[in-house]
Amino acid sequence: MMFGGHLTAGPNVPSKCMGTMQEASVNESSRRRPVTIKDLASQLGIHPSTVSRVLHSEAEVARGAASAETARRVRELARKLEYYPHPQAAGLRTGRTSLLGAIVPRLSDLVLAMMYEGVEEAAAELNYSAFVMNSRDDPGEQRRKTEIMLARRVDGLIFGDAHLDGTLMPELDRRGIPFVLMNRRLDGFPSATCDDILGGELVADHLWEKGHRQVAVAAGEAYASTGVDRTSGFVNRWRGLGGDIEPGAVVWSGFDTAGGSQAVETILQTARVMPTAVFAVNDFAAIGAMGALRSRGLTVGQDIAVVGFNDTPIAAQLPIPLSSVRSPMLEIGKAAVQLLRKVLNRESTDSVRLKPDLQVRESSG
Amino acid sequence: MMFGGHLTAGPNVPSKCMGTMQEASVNESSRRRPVTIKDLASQLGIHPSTVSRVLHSEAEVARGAASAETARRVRELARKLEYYPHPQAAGLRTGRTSLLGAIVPRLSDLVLAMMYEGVEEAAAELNYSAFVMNSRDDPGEQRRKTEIMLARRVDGLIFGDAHLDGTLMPELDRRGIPFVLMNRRLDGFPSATCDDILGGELVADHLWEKGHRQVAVAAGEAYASTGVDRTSGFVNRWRGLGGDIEPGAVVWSGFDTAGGSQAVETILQTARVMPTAVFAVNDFAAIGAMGALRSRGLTVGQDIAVVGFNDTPIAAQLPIPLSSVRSPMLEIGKAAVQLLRKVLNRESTDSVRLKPDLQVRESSG
DNA sequence: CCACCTTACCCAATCGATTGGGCGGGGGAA
DNA sequence: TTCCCCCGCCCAATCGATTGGGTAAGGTGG
Repeated sequence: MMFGGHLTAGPNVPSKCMGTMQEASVNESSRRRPVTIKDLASQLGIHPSTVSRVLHSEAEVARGAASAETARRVRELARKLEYYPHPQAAGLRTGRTSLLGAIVPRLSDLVLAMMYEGVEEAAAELNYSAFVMNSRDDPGEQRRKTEIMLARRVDGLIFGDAHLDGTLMPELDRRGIPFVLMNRRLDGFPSATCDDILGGELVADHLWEKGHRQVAVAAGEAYASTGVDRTSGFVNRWRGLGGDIEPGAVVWSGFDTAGGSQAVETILQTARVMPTAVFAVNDFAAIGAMGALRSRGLTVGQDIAVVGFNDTPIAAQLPIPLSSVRSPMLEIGKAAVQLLRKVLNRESTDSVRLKPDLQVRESSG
Repeated sequence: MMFGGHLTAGPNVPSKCMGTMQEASVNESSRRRPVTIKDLASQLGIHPSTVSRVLHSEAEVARGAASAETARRVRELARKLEYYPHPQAAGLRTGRTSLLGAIVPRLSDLVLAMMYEGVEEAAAELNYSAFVMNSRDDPGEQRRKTEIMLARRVDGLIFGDAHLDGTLMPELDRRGIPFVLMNRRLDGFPSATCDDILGGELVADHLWEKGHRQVAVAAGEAYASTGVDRTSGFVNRWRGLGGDIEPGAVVWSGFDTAGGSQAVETILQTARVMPTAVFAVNDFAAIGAMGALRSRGLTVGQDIAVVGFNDTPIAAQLPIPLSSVRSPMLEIGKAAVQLLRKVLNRESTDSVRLKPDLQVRESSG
């Protein structure tokens, strides 16, 4: 139901502008009340319901609703007058808003921003509009933003900020609210994520192969499945290869640069043996880690290897290009929407895990 | 009109985790139709219009609409039943949606993402909801997204992707659509921006003072006022100080890392005299520039100085910390909303230019 | 005692689109 | 010829909230 309307706002349409509203500062061509289905109907001399049925039946000729000829005339006039359906009016009647809500920790996190771009794109293809709000990974904000979105009557929700120990998701499920998870998974709920365990394994393989035997992990937040899975994938594979991981070599921390540098500080202070490689579960944490290592006088890529995760565009452009696990962020966003569509259609849904691959660069070369 | 609804969701079902997908999905407590104003009215034995008036008159006692006692009872029940107004129903009647639309080049640009966080925050304070879409700086997309938002009946628009040579803004103005600009300005339209000219001047002062005499600029896209103003601020001040800028030392390019490295390549190839300092009008371009310089064997901060713009969080954390002009991104977003509010209220509006300051770091120290 | 005003409500139309139920007329089948 | 069905369309209720216009009851002033 898209009407290609280029809006050449020309002088056409006699559209006797109603006398009252004229004065308002803006000039004549504006303030023009949007075209309604009733306008179309009266100009065509038919009933609004017929117009609705025609426009609603997309390609087919609205069997039983109107003749092919009438349908053609309706569609033609709709295009000519630049008719756009009024979503809230339709929504009021149908109970659906064609709105999807997304909640992410923060849009200024490039990873989530890119996923949201995918969400927006995929939503648009399905004639949905998407909405996004930031929760700062704070449970209170999460709840508050969720309620705002529900008050807006979104048809479904996409959460990019699921906490492994959170109580919100089970609660929403109990309330029968359609939602899916994105980026982070949570057992029992459909999610679109990167195969984070595989990602961690790739890093383990790579570093092992490069001859490293002492490694450390900046593991991210313990409440996020991303950090947990990437870390466990790494650790388990490492052990499978015969490697050893010191206690204290895995440090939980923020996903941002500050978190990364703090994690490295901690590792350097507490490690019994100096690691020769650091795996940060996020590029920004990796950048922070590189900064901290450098200020300790270590040259990354030479004295010590660093590997990040997500392969954000800067990774390759850093002064010392950063090895990173490439995750399909845009696709994860799109997959989340597809998943949500299934949930809304009450189809069966299996979580989606998209495959990452490793980009080796100077920081671990 | 915010009702604090805490949703303690009753008996705390121990979340019978679904084996596969438990298609039944929703249980009795859900599927519960949201509370309407009519529900409240009938439970209180009064008319819906009275309820509406009470809830609508916020703090006052709705003079003439209801007694203080009735008002109290209404509000109490509303809170108890977790009544939330139905925005599209209200919007249908009032013609306002309490929706703001924002259009940005891309949310994965940290600068815009942060500004949008400001937009969202400020909008929420005014009981508006904000919407965002990406235009990729493509005029066609810009138009398309604008129409989608208008079809959604947003009350006003915020553009973060204004082109100096664009035709969309004048057209929207002619159509009487309320909008403001953010980040980039455009003569004749209200905008909330950083004082980019001042920003450029700060950089010129700094580099001049550090003794540099040969400089180059990675100037960003020529259609964006940000790049243009930062560059002209820099160039004019530089000349005012007695400096000289070679033709070919100012290179227009993308705002991203790729753009920055390309700009540097161009500069190095065409410059008559090697610059000792590079001003990139964007941190990401600066990072790209640093990468390109490094691969030419130059050590940033030693052989050559680099200064960026926006002071994004990574700037300080880079292996070679980047000097950058700090611009108040969050505040710009908030200011844009305030400005739009004025436009919507038909108050007079002056563009807002927020002051930046320079953060000097190793890359130019 | 009456006119008048205020208080505290109720009534009903309205916004734009959707949708179940009709209904007349024409054509095919029996 | 008669009955029935289907085509093509109309009617009217409906979604939830808002709002201009009442209207009774009670109080006040003259």
